[in-house]
Amino acid sequence: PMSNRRRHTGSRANPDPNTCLGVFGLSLYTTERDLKEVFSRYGPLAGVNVVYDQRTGRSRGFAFIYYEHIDDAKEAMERANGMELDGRRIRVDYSITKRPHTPTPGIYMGRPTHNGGGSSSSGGRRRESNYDRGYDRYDRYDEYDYRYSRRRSPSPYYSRYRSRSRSRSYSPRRY
DNA sequence: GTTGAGCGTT
Repeated sequence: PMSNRRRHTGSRANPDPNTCLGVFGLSLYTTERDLKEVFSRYGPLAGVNVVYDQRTGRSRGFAFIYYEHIDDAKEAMERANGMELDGRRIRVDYSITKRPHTPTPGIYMGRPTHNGGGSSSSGGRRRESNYDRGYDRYDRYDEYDYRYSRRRSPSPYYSRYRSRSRSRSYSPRRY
């Protein structure tokens, strides 16, 4: 029947309209404050996240903009896409992923059971950040996350394999 | 002020 026919949901190339925008091609020097200034022109923001490299702490050159209203997101996406920011042409699109990660999904969110907190439930205090409202239904782990996170191959090119086969063959070095 | 394809777990 139709019910399990999968609705044509956004692809990577064509994400569905959404209150979260991904901004790519940023200058490394564009800050969240800069983005806030620019993107709040189209409507109230719920948040801005520049993605930083965990090691170097530098921007990875892309960010996510959260709008309160999807209409503002639409407008921002149309008007800000291709605009120049800090000398770089930025690409703005609806985000594929909705949030960095779900903190401990599917675990008990109530009070700690040790200490006789007693009441088993309902006290489950949920986090109330800007990003938490209304995004829970997007919490499925998309395929993308896995694809990008599990790629850890021990780069064959610098292994002893190569150096061995290298050293066995004499080097023709012509001058 | 790295030159830049890309969708995030501070």
